[in-house]
Amino acid sequence: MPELPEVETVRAGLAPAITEAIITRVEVLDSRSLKRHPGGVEDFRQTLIGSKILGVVRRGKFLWMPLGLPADRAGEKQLALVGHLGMSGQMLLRTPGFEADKLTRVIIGVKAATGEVVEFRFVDQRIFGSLAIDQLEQTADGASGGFSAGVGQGQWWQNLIPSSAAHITRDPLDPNFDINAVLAKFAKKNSGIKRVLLDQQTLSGIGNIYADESLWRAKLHYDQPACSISTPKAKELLEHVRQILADAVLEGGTSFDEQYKNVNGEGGYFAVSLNAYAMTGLPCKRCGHPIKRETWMNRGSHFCPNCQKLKA
DNA sequence: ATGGACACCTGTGGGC
DNA sequence: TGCCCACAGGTGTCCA
Repeated sequence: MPELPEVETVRAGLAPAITEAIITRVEVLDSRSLKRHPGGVEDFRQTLIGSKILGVVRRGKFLWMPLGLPADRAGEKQLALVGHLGMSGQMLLRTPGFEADKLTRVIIGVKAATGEVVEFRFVDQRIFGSLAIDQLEQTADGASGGFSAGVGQGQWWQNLIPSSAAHITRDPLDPNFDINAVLAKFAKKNSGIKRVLLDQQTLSGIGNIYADESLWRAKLHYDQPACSISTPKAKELLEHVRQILADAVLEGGTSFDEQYKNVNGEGGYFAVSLNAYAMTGLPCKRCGHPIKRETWMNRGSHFCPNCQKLKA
């Protein structure tokens, strides 16, 4: 489900509530949600209990929380709790005793800096998402690990990234995003532009919704080879990408159903702004031609066959 | 390098 | 009512 705007909405909801909170309780209801944690359930619990959450950082669709281990376990380990929402993950913040959320897989109880007790609930229908504890390492470029809304400046974890997310490149909302590096990658790729936009090692944060929306705005066909797009046109596409992601963040992301929720269990409002995704058969808002859906890479691609033509 | 298939999963909605 | 199929905001891996 979630792409950058949805994950950022979750990050922005978590950060003020649980930064500096101490983990007091960990309940793993379905160990499949820990499949990316190599140490198993007990190791996961023991590492977290007593640790402090130092911040909430995001790069692309990955979220992580650097951990301050209790004094008796503080060694050379620099660890973070890493979360990915997959297709259907949610991170909810509930007061203890709040009614059970269906499909809850992991509950982490924390005591906030204010003394308030909060339950972090990881809910995930399809279990493509995960929680894991991972080692932090230096970023490839030595700059910040990801986006944390300015929090974490000067902290030991600022320029670190979890090993499991180190292959993810910076996203268009990252202050250190390097547009020229992305344009250079486009120029070397013969693959269709949508495939390239979805490749988290070229630029990160884009998924099926925002890829279709960006291509609609730029009037590009999803299969147009990336290297065949002129640099000015590619720049224009990336500006649309950045704008759409930023606008969607302001709307709290895109919700169609029960799959995407913010930390309070509420949906986002960007769905009303969609022009291509989920618009199959409806008239294109530019030219009136019906939006088409084609099966592509085991998923759907939505586009206007009239204003997004494949060019030779 | 590149494109395709598929695996990981559950739930919902449409057609019959 | 049930059954079967298509479909869903992601990622990773294996194979031609």
